Amino acid sequence: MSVDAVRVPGRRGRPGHSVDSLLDGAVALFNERGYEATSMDELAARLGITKSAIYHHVPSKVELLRLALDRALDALFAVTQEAGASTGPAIDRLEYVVRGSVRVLAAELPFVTLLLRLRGNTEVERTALQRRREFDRIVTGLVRAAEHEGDVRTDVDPALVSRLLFGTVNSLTEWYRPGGDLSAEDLSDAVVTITFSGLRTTPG
Amino acid sequence: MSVDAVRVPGRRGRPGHSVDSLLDGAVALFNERGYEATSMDELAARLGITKSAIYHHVPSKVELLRLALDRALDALFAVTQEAGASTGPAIDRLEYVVRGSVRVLAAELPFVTLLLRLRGNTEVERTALQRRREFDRIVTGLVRAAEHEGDVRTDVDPALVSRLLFGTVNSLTEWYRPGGDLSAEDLSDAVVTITFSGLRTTPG
DNA sequence: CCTACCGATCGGTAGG
DNA sequence: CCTACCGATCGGTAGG
Repeated sequence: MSVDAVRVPGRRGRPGHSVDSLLDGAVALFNERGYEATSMDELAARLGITKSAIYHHVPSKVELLRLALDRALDALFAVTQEAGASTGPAIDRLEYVVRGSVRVLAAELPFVTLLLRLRGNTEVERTALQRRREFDRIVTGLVRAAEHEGDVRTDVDPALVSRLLFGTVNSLTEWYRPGGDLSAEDLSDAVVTITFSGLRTTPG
Repeated sequence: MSVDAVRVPGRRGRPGHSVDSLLDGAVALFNERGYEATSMDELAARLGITKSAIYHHVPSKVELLRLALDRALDALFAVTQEAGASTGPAIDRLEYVVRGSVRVLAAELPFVTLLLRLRGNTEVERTALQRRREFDRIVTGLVRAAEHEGDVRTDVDPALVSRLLFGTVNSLTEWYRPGGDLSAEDLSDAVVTITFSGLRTTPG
């Protein structure tokens, strides 16, 4: 993602940081210490530059937060758009959104992690939370449609099914680390198996 | 829980706050703003007392955190102890732990929420995270036992099943609010149904 | 002398 | 990108 903290031939001045490489460091710190508890001095120390150097690239601390949250949200909405383009059964589109969300979560882990930890203290956070709720509405719509098509159980409310389903997906940020033994593909398979078919063996 | 910010007959001095009522206010603020981002002045303002009055009851900010985390962890470990006393099938003990965890989560929501948002920046947080990992090991052991008894599917690793299961349970803190339309009992039923049997209708 | 605080201020550090 | 700063606020403690 951020391989651009390097010399670009033909450009003047010091190599220095780009907004992207700066964003990677900021998001890592926000996730470690919390957004509000992270100081710009800490971020500067982490990046090996001064606080003022950061303000050369971005106008404020909250703008770093906005850029990070938009990156996660844009990737998640791209998944719902891809799923919406299909005309197949709603249960298949739901599975597509679950697999796509796991893929985005693995590919953009720090950004999705930050998104899921929002408290809504600032205006930027509240705007991001609105977009999250819009994502939830889309998923709930898919669950409801799949229920009407007879592919989802009717003894649990679709909104509740949707919340439990994405509760499971979102909880992956708490422990999943790409590059380990478990690939994002294998993780997707396990998540779909457990959430769609349950952990219990069919009795009998 | 904290009804003791009232006059106790026979005691001298002002009624004032108890450690328990103080803890309720502290945990509410910690969850809103984050532990590190919460100042003792904010807490004092919220409680309608001075900062010095807080230090009359507790020696430090981190002691408030410790008390809150221990309350959540003690309640969760009580559930595993109750489940461990049973000699029935492991799948039944697993269900007991899931239902008990949902009950604790609903009854002690602010305290469990705080526990699940730990970053591990302080020694107190790291100690609490160790106790959480011990809880996870107990649950994984139950899943493994239930698998050996033929009641849990064998195509997903027990540690992964355990993580997905408690990912679902823990995600309840993100949206569940007691006192609404959904009782903790109904929520338990839905969680057990979805996690044990899946959201999909059995094909055919 | 007790419990339950208050008004003021300490040495350091925050975001900008 | 740096040095040199600002208004304010941090967790914690003094005497009464």
